[in-house]
Amino acid sequence: MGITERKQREKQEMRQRILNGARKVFLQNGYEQTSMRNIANEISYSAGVIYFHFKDKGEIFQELHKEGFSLLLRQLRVLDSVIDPFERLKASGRAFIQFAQENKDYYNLMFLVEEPLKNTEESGFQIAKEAIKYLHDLVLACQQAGRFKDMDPEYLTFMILSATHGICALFCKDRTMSFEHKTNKELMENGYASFVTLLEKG
Amino acid sequence: MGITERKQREKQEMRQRILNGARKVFLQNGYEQTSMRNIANEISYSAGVIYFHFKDKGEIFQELHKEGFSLLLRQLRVLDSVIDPFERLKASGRAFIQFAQENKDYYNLMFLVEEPLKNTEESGFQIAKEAIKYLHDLVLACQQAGRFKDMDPEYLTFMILSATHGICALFCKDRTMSFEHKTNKELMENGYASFVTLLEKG
DNA sequence: CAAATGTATTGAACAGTGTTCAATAAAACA
DNA sequence: TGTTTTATTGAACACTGTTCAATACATTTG
Repeated sequence: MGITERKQREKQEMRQRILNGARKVFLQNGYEQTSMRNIANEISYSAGVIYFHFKDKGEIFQELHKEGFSLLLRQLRVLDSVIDPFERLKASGRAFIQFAQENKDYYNLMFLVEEPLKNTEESGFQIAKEAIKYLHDLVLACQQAGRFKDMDPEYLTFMILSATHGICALFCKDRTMSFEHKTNKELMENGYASFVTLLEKG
Repeated sequence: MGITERKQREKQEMRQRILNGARKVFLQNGYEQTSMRNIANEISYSAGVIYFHFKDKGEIFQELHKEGFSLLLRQLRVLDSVIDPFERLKASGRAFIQFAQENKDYYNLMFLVEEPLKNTEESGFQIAKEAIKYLHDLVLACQQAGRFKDMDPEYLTFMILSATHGICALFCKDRTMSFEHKTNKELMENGYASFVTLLEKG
């Protein structure tokens, strides 16, 4: 039965086509400003057809959300070659910030968009947990190497994520203009360096 | 000429009435989900009249944005009685986080809503700078007391804000569920405590 | 081949959004 | 009184996410 197989493939291709259109429009205009009609227009289909392939706008969100985390993880895994866990931790933060700078819209989607983010066992939520686990393992490795003694690894992980995320969040929501005479790049990189200075004393 | 005076007062009252309605609906449904018709309905007026008293939805946003910072600053100034600058700095962070917990919607408005935030000399943007200055002065006082030697105060200020904001941002956008078996309150307070541990070594 | 079935796509419709504006009501001034 | 300002309305416009009857197409069946 090669036909139903091809049918399935074609359906998958259509899903991908919609997703490609959605990604493109979304990377141009931001998630909130992207309408179903924009997406449909981008791929020269009617808006209605999207609802044959996706439940709603939320499902497209979930898919792109997952993509973003997949991209981030890929970027982080490059650092697996760095052997020393603390060096890898510090580099991960820098890579994280760089990711936010270069993929502002993905970052918004992943961490800053208002959306239920249905925790449906699987779904994009799972890959987010994977990214957290990456950081958590790194923290544990640092502790095994003698760093961060007497600190709870869970809260430490959350704190490191928060500090790094905070830098990116202020940037992504344009709340950095209170710090004048400094470019965003300077602010983010030196701000993070400042955090690293503290980490090194821990 | 008492009439034009009264007229002005009445106009101001109407502005306030709209703002009150906007605040109420917004605190219930969140900023994005609040429509001009919702606001108008709340105060039993037609939607059109809002545009006689405000330029657009953005101006209402600005006004509530300003309110939020005013509320935050009032809460921070309670800590002026704490003499030791480092103790005050630590307490400020706790107060900041508490503010986010108790005023999630204001917090979203102030730091997480997508909105141009026109930097029009005056406007709510000015009071945001005031809040940053509060933190910056605190950092400088800590340095004069011998803390954070050889660290750039600008970047340090930005970093401390980022770390604290990061905690609140993850909470306000419901991105804390990757850390299971911990309540939001636990996570935020112990996460911050973890940051303070680092600060104490700086 | 033709008819019937199932699948994919359309375009109109619905209720909602922010915003504008002619008409109108109300108040202040002459 | 009539005239001019000021405040308010409600309809309209172009948009939004979403649903759904109608339709075109592809495949299977008679």
